[in-house]
Amino acid sequence: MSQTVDRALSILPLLAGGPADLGQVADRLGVHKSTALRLLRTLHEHGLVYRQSDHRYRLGARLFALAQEAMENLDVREIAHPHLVRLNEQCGHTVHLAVYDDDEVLYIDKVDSRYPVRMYSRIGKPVALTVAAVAKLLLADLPAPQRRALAEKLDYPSYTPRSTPNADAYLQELARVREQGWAADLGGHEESINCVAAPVRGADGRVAAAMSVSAPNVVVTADELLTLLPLVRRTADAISAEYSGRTPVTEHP
Amino acid sequence: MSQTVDRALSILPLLAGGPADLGQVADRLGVHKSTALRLLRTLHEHGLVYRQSDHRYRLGARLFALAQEAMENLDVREIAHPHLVRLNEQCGHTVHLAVYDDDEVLYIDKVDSRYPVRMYSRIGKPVALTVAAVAKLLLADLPAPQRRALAEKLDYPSYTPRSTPNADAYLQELARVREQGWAADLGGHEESINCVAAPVRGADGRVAAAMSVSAPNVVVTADELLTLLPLVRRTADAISAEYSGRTPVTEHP
DNA sequence: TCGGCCTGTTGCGTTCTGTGCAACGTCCAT
DNA sequence: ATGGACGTTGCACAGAACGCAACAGGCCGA
Repeated sequence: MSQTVDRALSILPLLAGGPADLGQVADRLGVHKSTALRLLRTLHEHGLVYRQSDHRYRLGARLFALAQEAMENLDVREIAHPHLVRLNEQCGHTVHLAVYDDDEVLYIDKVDSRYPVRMYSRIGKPVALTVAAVAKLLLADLPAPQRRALAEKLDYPSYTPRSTPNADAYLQELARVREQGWAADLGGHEESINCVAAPVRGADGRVAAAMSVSAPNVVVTADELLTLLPLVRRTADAISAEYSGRTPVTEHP
Repeated sequence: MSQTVDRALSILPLLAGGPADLGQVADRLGVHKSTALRLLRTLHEHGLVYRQSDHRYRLGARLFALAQEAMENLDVREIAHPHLVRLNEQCGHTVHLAVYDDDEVLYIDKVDSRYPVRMYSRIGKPVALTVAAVAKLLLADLPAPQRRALAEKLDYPSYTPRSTPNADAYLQELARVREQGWAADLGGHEESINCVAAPVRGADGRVAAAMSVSAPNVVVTADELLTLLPLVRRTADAISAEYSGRTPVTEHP
């Protein structure tokens, strides 16, 4: 829409493939050298482009800094919330959003069940790592050494007979979760409560958060809950798409 | 230098701090809303800016993709080479550049000593991990678990009486190297050869490569070689600065 | 339900800014 | 020396970006 900016921004992907000199940039943009020079200088002043000693240009450090800063300021909860609400409207059960932080998994958002019987949980509360479906997803994405180290370090309380008994069983479960791309907790924490969960991934493909639907047996059986899996995964994928900023084309209304 | 591009690029750091709507962007740029809209649309078309469902703008995924691609296409050797040559001209000794890759450390560039007595080495040759100064620098920067796992897995050949004897001693040495920001190998690989080395860091602060100066005892003593340390570190820092694209202001001649 | 308000969007005339040209400077290789 | 390749500068013109003003749509309170 804006010719000058358009041209300037076209330089960035061009330089991403490797350094280029003024002539090359001008040619590939289809503009005069003096024009390319002015654009490059502007990019340079903003630190997006760096001029190396051989007079060739390449992408600058500011780009990395910006990308990193944007990463940190991305608020999953803010983006996910409307999706959680919509999911809750569709299935009626309690919906949770959780993140991993410093060897813990925390609920950071929640939409309560619309059924009279609700499960207890609190935003900000640490999650039972060894059994919760969201914890499995988040830990399954850690680098292998860290995952192993953490699994060894954990306690494995027997909340119910179906709780994960020990580190070996847990690592095996994490491997399966990693493989299948979703997780469940069928009565592993509280006898009568089941969950299904799916991961939210960032632009780098890493799991940034996990989302789950929970319901007590008295409302739906475990099998019934599992039929919601496709819906849960679709919702998580939608959040991932928005969170990672991946949208083929966004229409301007 | 180019007003339009200048304004457009000023939007990026503005959005890095968090999402903003059209009015906020226009205000902070000091331009009319319609102008801000046009700029944002152009940024959007290039994927640098993403428009979330609440009509607010934030930095887009393309930024990450660009940064990543640029990272991958950065060639340390190309950037470092002139610096290595200059260092060689200043001190006369053999200069090496090495990187870490898949549990190995490889020499990727070399400038031969100008003294008649040269040490043997070959570009592409794997380095003796347990003793070489460059290897210590590169391994010292690995995440702690990976560093420990690798140290346990290694053999510790007794090239000389001063070779690192075992994993514990090695980890201790790595900790010191990490602390002091440089490394040495005083006759640990070949009895009569000493090295001092310094790290090259990328934009993220991680060690991307390591550079060393090596000389046999018959040319200079270990003590004399160590006097070169400031020069070696300065050179490595210069490479780091250029590699990471960090330059406060680059003059336009 | 209506009416005001806020925010984003559009079309257009004016003007300022970006453009390409041509000439110059510099470095390197012949 | 001399040619060529490349980056750089100043300038006149044209066109592109600017801001204005009017429109559209959603939201909230009356």
